[in-house]
Amino acid sequence: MASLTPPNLSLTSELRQEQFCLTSKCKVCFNALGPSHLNWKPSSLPTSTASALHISCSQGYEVRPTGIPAFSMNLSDTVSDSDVSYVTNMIREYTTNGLFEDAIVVYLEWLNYSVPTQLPFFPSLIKAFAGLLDLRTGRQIHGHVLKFGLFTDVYVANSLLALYWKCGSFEDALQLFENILNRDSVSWNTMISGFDQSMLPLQALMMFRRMVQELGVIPNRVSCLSALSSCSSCGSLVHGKEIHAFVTKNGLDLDPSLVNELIGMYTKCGHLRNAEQVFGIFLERESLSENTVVWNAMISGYVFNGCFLDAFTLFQKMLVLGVKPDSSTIVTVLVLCSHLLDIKVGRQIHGHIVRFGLKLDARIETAMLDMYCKCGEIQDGLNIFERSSNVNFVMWGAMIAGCAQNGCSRKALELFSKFMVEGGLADPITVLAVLRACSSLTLNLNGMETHGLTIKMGFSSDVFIGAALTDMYAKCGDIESAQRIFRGLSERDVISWNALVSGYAQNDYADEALKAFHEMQYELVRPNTVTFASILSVCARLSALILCKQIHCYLIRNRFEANVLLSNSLISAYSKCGNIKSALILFNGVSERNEISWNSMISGLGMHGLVDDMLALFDRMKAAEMKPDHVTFTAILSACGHAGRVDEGWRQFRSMVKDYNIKPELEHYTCMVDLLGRAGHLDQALNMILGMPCQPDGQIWGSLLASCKIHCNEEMAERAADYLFKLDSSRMGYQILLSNIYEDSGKLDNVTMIRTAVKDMGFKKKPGCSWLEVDHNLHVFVANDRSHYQSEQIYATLEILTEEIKGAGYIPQLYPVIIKHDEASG
DNA sequence: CTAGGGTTAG
Repeated sequence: MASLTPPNLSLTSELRQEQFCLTSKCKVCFNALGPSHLNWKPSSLPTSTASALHISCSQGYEVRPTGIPAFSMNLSDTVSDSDVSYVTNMIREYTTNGLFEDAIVVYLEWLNYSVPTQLPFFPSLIKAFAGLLDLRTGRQIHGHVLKFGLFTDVYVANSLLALYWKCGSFEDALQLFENILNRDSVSWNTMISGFDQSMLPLQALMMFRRMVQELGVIPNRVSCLSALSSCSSCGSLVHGKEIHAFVTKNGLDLDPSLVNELIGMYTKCGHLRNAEQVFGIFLERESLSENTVVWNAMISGYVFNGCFLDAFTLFQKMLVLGVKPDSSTIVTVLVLCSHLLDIKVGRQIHGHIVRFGLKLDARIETAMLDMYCKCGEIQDGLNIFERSSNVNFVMWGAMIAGCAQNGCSRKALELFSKFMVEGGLADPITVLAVLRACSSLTLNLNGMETHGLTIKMGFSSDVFIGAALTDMYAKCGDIESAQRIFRGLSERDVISWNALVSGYAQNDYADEALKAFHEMQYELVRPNTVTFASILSVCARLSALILCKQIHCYLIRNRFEANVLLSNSLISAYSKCGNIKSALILFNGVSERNEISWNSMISGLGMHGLVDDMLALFDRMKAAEMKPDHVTFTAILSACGHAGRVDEGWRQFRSMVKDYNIKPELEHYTCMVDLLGRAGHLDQALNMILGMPCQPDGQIWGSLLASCKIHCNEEMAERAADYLFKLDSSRMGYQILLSNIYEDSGKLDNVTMIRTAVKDMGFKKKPGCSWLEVDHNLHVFVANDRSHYQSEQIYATLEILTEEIKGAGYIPQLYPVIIKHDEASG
């Protein structure tokens, strides 16, 4: 073990509720208590002995819980046995009720009064010090122990041991332990469970081994419980089996707690069969077989291993046998329903909670709320949340995440802001959901605010948060911030790499995406389905057919080909790389197809101008009882437009509304305007824009303008341009387009005017550029560019080709070339 | 007197 940072050990249960601990991977831990809690006022009663020993404190509590008497020292000159027992009782009373400071005050008063000889209250007193969770103060009472010669008392020594574990110093505990000469089972068990609970399972197991080997004390049930728990933590089946054997040999296997811990150990090590065996033996003992907790352990063991049906079957068996479910069972089964997305059973459980005689608590409500949200029933989730009287920060988090997962990102952000206004403290899991909401809404500002929050709360460098921040910035288009966050991460897993890679891919940083893809593999992080989907989208964008094929091969070798997400990505990538044949082979060969598969294939065929094949596939889609959606129709209308299939386009457009009840959106109108315009029906196109229920954007006017150019309709072009430039006059491409239209009709004054205006605005057109890859070498071509080393041959070949095309009947349109000199100089 | 996990929530 390289570095052993002792975590903040168990806080009292009251504090624990306010403390945020993430899953094992997240190391974030912080105490959300205000500063007032341990704020000792200056002591009103420093005593000679006490001040000599540097201990002082005051009573921080004005109001004492009812039933606990106030302490008053009223002792005679000589200490009597009854005085000792009074003080002892008071210290114990205060300590067990969490009034640690009061207990210590009693001790300080006692010190003021008597030099101790016989101190039966020390174990309780040390417990009070342990309750303060402060190592420095804890060491002081250790000093008292040494000074008064009490260390030989094993009870006292064990109490100190527990104190050091509680204060988070396993070094002190270990040193102390080695100094105890008369170690008993409690000493050993305190060490084993200390290591175990501090997430140092190997040390715990080493302690257990030492305990077995050193003569004198035999491990008991407590030792085995802690040791088995450590086996679960580190997934050590070998040690677990050893301890199992030890348990059996020593006749401890009748102990229900141990049975439970054994089931837990085997299931967490992934050995369900051993767990089932232990459970089976347990079932045979009639005296135990109705122990609900053991049933719970086995059911949640199945859930832990993803064996949801087994878990459900066992739950049913439990009910049949009349074993009464408790609230833990219910929570587990609700989690099970959310995994199975089985809303029906979930609702039944909801209904049966009262019948089982159970009270709704925060855990049940949270699990139920989550179940409803995961099954898409967000309103039911909200109802639980709004009616609950047990709302805590976990439930808030569940509700916020539930909204974010169901596409109600705005509602998620609203809830979070309400949570914060009401004084809630942001914890990492909730913030994760909030960041996802920001990223899906591309709300950069809210995202930055949330980023600030993570810094303030001290979990900005957490792995999960880091990945979510990277993703959020990337989705909002701020790729520099995404990079900065990513490079600052101390640990990069596949999730954070995916955030970066997909961020590059979505923002058209194709080269960076590929670079990152290679870099992550160099760092031995294995790409997963999400990575490949991103990279395939990059392949499509770059038309990188070879890379596409390489990835396809990799996916086949690694048995990823059955994944729908990836087969869809491949179909789309092959289509966009121009290899429609491979796309079709893939599409026809896959075992699973969803709407996206059909849409990808349909739009692929459309892009390739294969309209009849596309329509045939569309019929197949309908025959397969797949529901066409707005994406399907966008692909179809766009293909009809490019192929000049006006009637077919109209037919599909009407059918979309009539047969499929899909409201046409801007994208569909744009396709129709394009289709009508290209075919020369400019009036119809204009009427379509003016008549549509949504706001026209620049693109749709631009499409009409382009059609006006094709059909030399200057008048309509002016109308379209008028609308277009009212929306956005800075679209230089469209300005040039309009000037070209004037050029065609010979209005050279207008041409000059536009060109000057464009120049005055300081715009420059980027020259068009194309490239191709031959044997891993990239060849780039710009208009009029002769820099390529083979350009002589290339242009010679071009000339030959042009002649051949002309021979086949092609008549080149020459007039738009006039602007060339302008561009070339720019 | 001291150690002391049976299972369970986002």
